[in-house]
Amino acid sequence: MKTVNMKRNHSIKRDRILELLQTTLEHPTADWIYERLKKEFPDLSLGTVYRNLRILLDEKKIITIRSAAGHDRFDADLSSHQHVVCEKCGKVVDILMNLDKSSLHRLEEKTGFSLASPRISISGLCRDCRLDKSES
Amino acid sequence: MKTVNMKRNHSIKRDRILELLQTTLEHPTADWIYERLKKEFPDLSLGTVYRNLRILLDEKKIITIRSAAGHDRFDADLSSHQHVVCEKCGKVVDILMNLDKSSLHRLEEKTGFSLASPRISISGLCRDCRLDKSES
DNA sequence: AATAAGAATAGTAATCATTATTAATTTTAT
DNA sequence: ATAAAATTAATAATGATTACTATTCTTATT
Ligand SMILES: [Mn+2]
Ligand SMILES: [Mn+2]
Ligand SMILES: [Zn+2]
Ligand SMILES: [Zn+2]
Repeated sequence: MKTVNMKRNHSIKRDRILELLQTTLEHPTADWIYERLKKEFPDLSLGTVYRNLRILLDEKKIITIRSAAGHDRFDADLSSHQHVVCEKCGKVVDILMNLDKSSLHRLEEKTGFSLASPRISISGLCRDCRLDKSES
Repeated sequence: MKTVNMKRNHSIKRDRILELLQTTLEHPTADWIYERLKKEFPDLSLGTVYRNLRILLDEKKIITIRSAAGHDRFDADLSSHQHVVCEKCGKVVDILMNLDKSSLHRLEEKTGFSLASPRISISGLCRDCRLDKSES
């Protein structure tokens, strides 16, 4: 059968990182992944998580979402969708906006940017952070 | 006349940083501002630029735009508009999308996020970076 | 103008997320 | 079995940003 899917990747840790990203809605940080997989691989190092995330990025198997709140977040869902990002805590939630194809194309012409697979993120404030009056 | 506009801020450097941001379409980085104002204030230090940018942010006189490419960028245009951001070099260009008010509200209800003054950025690839084959 | 109190600064050190290095280990190919 | 290639843990380095501090500049008060 499909040998392409049979391709054996000799890095079981990389496999698990990708798998973890594919089976969560969390849009995790590198630390989250590290803490999670340390139970599975007690000798895991944070550098390995970062290095493999970078490899997966280069292979275009995942994407990054930057937030005003420190840590980068990662997503293995490559389907066309957008993100709401909390500018205080960095939490990311998937959303779906129907993007007008033609107006996107107009944007490309106007700006000179290629928006082939545009990453759109809307930053706001999540409920937790809104209610958190610890420091407004 | 309007005394509110007469309020004298005793930090001439802070004033110039804000002024610079208000009179450029560049969405500059801290470094850009530093290099620019060093001609005017030869003793300027980069720390002062960062500190004043943070103060202006706290005062909500400017906003930050994060990019995949290292440096943060700043914008003193607080009118409702959006940004296209190059994921390679970080260049930022203003755009205007007419956001459906009601669908934004629906997003708020669905996600629990408050999107009162949402910052929307679309990441793509600018023309320069697209043509730059130095390292694809 | 002299003086004191507060604000801002330059210069420098510290922080923190991420990336690079390296020597050792593991996997694959021969 | 052996050699080449890939991966790793541990650690050091990087780079953007922030914090600290002693000094200088502003403003208010005499
Ligand atoms: Mn997602
Ligand atoms: Mn703008
Ligand atoms: Zn939040
Ligand atoms: Zn670019």
